[in-house]
Amino acid sequence: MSKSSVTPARTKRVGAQLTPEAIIEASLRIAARGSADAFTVRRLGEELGADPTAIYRHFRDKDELLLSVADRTLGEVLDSIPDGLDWKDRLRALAAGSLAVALKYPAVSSIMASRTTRRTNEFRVVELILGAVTEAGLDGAEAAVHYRMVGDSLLAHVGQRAAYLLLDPESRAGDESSWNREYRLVDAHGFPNITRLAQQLAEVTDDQIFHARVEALITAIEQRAAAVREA
Amino acid sequence: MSKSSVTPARTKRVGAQLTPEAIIEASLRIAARGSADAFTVRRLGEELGADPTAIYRHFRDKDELLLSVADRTLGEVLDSIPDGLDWKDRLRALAAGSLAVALKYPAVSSIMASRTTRRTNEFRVVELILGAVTEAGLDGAEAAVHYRMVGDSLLAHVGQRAAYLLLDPESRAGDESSWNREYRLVDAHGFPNITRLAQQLAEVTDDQIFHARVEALITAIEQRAAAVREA
DNA sequence: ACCTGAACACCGTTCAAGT
DNA sequence: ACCTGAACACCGTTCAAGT
Repeated sequence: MSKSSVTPARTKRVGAQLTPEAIIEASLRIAARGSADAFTVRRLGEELGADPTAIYRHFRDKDELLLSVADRTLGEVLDSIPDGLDWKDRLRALAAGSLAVALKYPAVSSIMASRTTRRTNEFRVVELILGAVTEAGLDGAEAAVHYRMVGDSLLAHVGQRAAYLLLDPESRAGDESSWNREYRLVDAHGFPNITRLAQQLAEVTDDQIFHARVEALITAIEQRAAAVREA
Repeated sequence: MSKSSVTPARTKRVGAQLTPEAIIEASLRIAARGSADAFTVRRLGEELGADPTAIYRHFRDKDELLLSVADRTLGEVLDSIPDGLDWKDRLRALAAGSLAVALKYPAVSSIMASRTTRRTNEFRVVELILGAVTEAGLDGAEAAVHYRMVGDSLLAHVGQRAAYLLLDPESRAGDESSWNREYRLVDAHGFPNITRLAQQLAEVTDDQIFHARVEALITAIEQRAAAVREA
């Protein structure tokens, strides 16, 4: 089947060797296709026009490749953050950028929700958040804890959104419609709050939730800084 | 090999039929073994003393089984919440219980971070959170959005912790030691905040982060309720 | 020095055959 | 009516063989 073409030239790459860079870029292309195209080693080989196992000559395993790919996506997040913002708007821009990139590369983001890349762009993100909480007025252990609160919360949130995007259509349809199905049918006596708020629950948007979650983080930092200032 | 015993009796279950209940309980036993034992259909068959594919006579697929299992773990969370608490302590108890149960059944919790069970115990959790935000002074769309903020945040947080627990030891070791390795080696000039706070970053505990994240949610509700009261 | 491809040890799920 | 077991279409990864 691989020789069905009239030309004797192989469809595989001619001459050019595989590089870590090329593998990372092929990974990003696959990840950007979202749920339409699973991010597997075999798919990656296809995208590169090489044998699937060729990547093992450049990365120890798929996990190490993923960390490199993830760090590249963090670069995209950083590039999206304008200069000259105060600490609150810097965190807001980081949150918005993180979400946008996570939804662009859901296969990467969903796995990275509880990981750390330990690579340069992650250092830059950490530095950015630490700078923000420092500017807000926190230092020492307080700054460290609040950095982790922000970093972990953002990772968890965008990973959650990304994982949802990757769900098979059937599961997603079931989850999506629950506010207009199962939750409409609960016993009014046993579940008065659900019954009363059924309509509003169905109407909540992802944007509203995202906004509430990000502002909660900012408010928490602000309050803690104010408490520290008084003491 | 299956007939190596002297007794002719089969080691498989004698007479007793499989039930959804028995399958759910076997699933919980496997999930409780954490990273030591992957939650797979084949492992489930082994645990039940039946053919792995027998479960398809009682659940449409693994996903439907998982939703049922997850709803059972929500029951455990609810049972851990004492009566008579005010709204803040009720949310704190829900958060603590959710984390405890998530760490007990990490394979379930890590998958459920972006899912909804659409089953009775989830209704009870939703009712509980809605009751809390209502008691705090929110209603209508405000109550609905803040419920989603709390519910999604808790799910994301405990799912994140659970996924970390399931990481293969090698990956976890790498992530775990990063604060004392990669982050200690960054360029002091380019990363002044990381350099200054390296020690404190390494010392942050999961408990501190959890506390900060939960209190941030409570503070956000409190502030919003105060703002609504004024208007 | 790098790539290939067969092979291994896994997955979830289907379906014809058994009882 | 339910269970079994072979089979299918997948995974990530290893390793001997090629160039």
